[in-house]
Amino acid sequence: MDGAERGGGVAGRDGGITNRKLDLAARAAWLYYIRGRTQDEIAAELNVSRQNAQRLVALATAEGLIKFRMDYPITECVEMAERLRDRFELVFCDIVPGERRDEPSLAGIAISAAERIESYLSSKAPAVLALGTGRTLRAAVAQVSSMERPQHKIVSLVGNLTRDGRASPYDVAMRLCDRTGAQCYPLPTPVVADDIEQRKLLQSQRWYRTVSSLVLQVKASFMGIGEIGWGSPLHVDGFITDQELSDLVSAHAVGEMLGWAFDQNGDLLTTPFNGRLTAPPLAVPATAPTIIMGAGAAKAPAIRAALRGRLANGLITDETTAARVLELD
Amino acid sequence: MDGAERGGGVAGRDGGITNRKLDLAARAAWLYYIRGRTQDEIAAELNVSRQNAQRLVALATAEGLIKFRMDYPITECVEMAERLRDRFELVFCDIVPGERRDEPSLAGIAISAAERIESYLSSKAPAVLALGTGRTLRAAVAQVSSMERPQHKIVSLVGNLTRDGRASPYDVAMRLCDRTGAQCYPLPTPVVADDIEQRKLLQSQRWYRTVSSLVLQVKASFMGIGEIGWGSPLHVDGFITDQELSDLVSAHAVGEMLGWAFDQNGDLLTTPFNGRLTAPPLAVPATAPTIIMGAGAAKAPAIRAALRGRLANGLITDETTAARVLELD
DNA sequence: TTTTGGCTTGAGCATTTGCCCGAGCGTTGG
DNA sequence: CCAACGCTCGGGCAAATGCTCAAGCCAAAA
Repeated sequence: MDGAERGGGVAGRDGGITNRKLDLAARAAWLYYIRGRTQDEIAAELNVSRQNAQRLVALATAEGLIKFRMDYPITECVEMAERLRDRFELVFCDIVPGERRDEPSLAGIAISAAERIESYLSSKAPAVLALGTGRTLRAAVAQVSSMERPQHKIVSLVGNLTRDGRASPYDVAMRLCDRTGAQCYPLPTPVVADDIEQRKLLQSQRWYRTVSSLVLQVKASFMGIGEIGWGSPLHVDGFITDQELSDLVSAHAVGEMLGWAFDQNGDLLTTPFNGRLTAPPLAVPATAPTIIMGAGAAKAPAIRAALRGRLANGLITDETTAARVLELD
Repeated sequence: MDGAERGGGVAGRDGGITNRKLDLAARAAWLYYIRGRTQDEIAAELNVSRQNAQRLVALATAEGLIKFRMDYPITECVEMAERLRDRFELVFCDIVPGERRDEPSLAGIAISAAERIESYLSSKAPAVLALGTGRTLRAAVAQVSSMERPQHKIVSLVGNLTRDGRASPYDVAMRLCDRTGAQCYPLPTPVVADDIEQRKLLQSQRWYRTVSSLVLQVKASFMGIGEIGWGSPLHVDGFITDQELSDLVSAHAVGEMLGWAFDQNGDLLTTPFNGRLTAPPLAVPATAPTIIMGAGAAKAPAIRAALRGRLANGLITDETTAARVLELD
C-alpha cells in the first residue's frame, strides 16, 4: 500500500496517489506537526481548502511520511524490561506502554522494532539480517525509515508462499529491501512442504544453500511469535490446515516461531509438521541476537516458552503481555 | 530547560516537574500520537481529568518526550539540495521545507541536524565530533535522542564564556554530552580575548593543546553561521562589543563561523578581532565534514560566502534561504 | 456522443482540543 | 496562628479538527 504508487504518476488522471500529492501532504504534515501551524494556516500557505489541508495531514500520517517517536524511558517499562532481561538472560528487551483496554498495540511494538532494525542497518560494515513474517513484523518494517544501504543483506527465514501458491501478503524481507536498498534473499517456497520428500527436494536447490550459508552469518534475526490454537495467526492466514493444527495442539504445542512449533518448555517438537518446514533450522540456543516480538495475552505462554527454551534471546512486547509472562513464571 | 529537572523529585511538594509526571506525560503522548486515542480516552485510561490529559500531552511535546520526524524527500527540497551540492561541491546538504511567512524555522533545521549528529554518534567506533554554539545548534542538540555512547568525544570549538565571564546559555557541547554520555571537551574561555597577549596566554594552557589535538581528529563539525550586522546573533548575545562590530562591518565582514569573520568571498579577515579569538583556527579548505546550519534571509550572503570560501562543505538550511543563496550567486 | 463509475471537492456539522478563569489547597513567611 | 502566595484543578467556552454527504468532474466504456 505504501511505496508502490510513488513511482508512476502518469500524465492526466491518476487513480492512485501522485508524487505531487505526497509532496503536498509532506509539507502539510511538516507545517502541522513540526511548525505547529493550524490547518487553516496550512491551507493558506499551500493554497488549498481547509479540509484539503486536513486531508493532506491525514494522508501524510497514514502513509507514514511523518513519524512519531518516543524518546523517554517510562519507569515501569524499564523496570519490567530489566526483570525480563534478568530472568531469561536476554541480550535485548524493550517494553512499550500498554493499555488495559482491548487488543494490543501493534504500532508501539512496530516502532520499537523498527528502531532496532535501523540501528543494525545504520552500521557501515555489511551486515546480514534475518526476518520472519507476520503482521507485527510487517508493521515494524513499515516504520523503518527509507535509507540507502546497499551493503547489507536481508534474508527471509520463512517461505513467502502460502499453501496454495499465492504470494504471502507479509513478505516483509522484500519490503524492507525496498525501503533500504539492501540485497534481498527471499525463500521462494511454501512455508511447509506437502511431505518430507518435497522438503528434501526443495532443500537441495541452490538457493536453499545460499540462504543457509547466509543464516550462519546473521548479525540479528527478527521474527514474530505465534500462539498455537484456533484463531492463531498461523492458522487464520492459511499457512496450516485444520488437521495440522489439531495435530499440533494434541502434541502440546504452545507456540511457534517461523513455523517451528514448540512446547511449554521451549523444546522444539518432533511432529511431522516441523519435519516438513522448508526453512533452515533454528539455532538452539540462539547465538546471534534473535528478537521475537508480539503482544496479547494469548501470546504470553508462547513467549515464555520461547525464552525458556532459549529459542530467542531478545524480546519486544508491551507492558501487559510482559506482566503476564512474568506472572506465568 | 529540558533534562535538568529529571534527576530530583524530592518527597513532598515539588515546584518542578516530577519524574512521575513525566512518566504520565510520556504515556499520554504515547496514547495520543502513537495509539491515536482521544484525550478523553487517555483521561479514562490514566485516571486523570480530561484537561489534565491535554496538559500531559502538551507537556510531553514541550519537553520533547515525543518527537516528530519526517521521512519523505520533498521533491523541491531535494532538487534545491542537489543544486547547492553541485554548485559548492558540498559533501552534505539538506534543505527543509520553508514558509513564505515571517521568521525561519529553527525546529526543522534542528531536526535535520539532530539526525545527522545521531548518525555520527550511532557508530560503534569512537569518534570525535566538534560543535560550535548558537541558538540553532542548541535547538538541534535538544532534538538528539538520549543514548549511551561513552566512546565518543565532543569538543567545543568555541569558548563558553561571554565577555564578562558569565557562562554562555548556549553551551551545546555540554548538553549533547549530557544526552549521550559522550566525553566533553569544552573550551573554558571567553570567545574573544581582551588582547593578543591574553590569547597567547590562554592558548599556552594545557587544555588548549588537548582541544587542538582533538580538533585534528574530528569526524565532523557542526556549527551555526551568523551574519555580521546590528542585530546579528553574535552581537545581541553580547559576544562582541559595539566597537568590534563596527570595525568588522567596515572591514567588509559579511558573516562569521565560530566567531571567525569573513568577507563575501569567504576569505577570513585579518582584523584584530579575528586575531583575538581563543578558538583553534578553522581548517581552510574544510577537510572533514564541516556542516553549517542556519536560516533566514539575512544569513544568505554569509552562507554563500562561507561555501564559496570552502570554510564549510556541508549545509542545512530551509528552502527560502537556499533559494536566496542560489539567487545571489 | 453518452453513460458510468470512481474519485475529488467543499459545505455543514459533530467531536475534539486548547485555553482562560475562578476555586481549592498546601506552603511559606510574618 | 493567619495571611499571602503560588500552584493545580476542573468547568466552561471558543477554536480547531475530523467526518459525512451531495454535487461535480474526469476518463474509460458503451
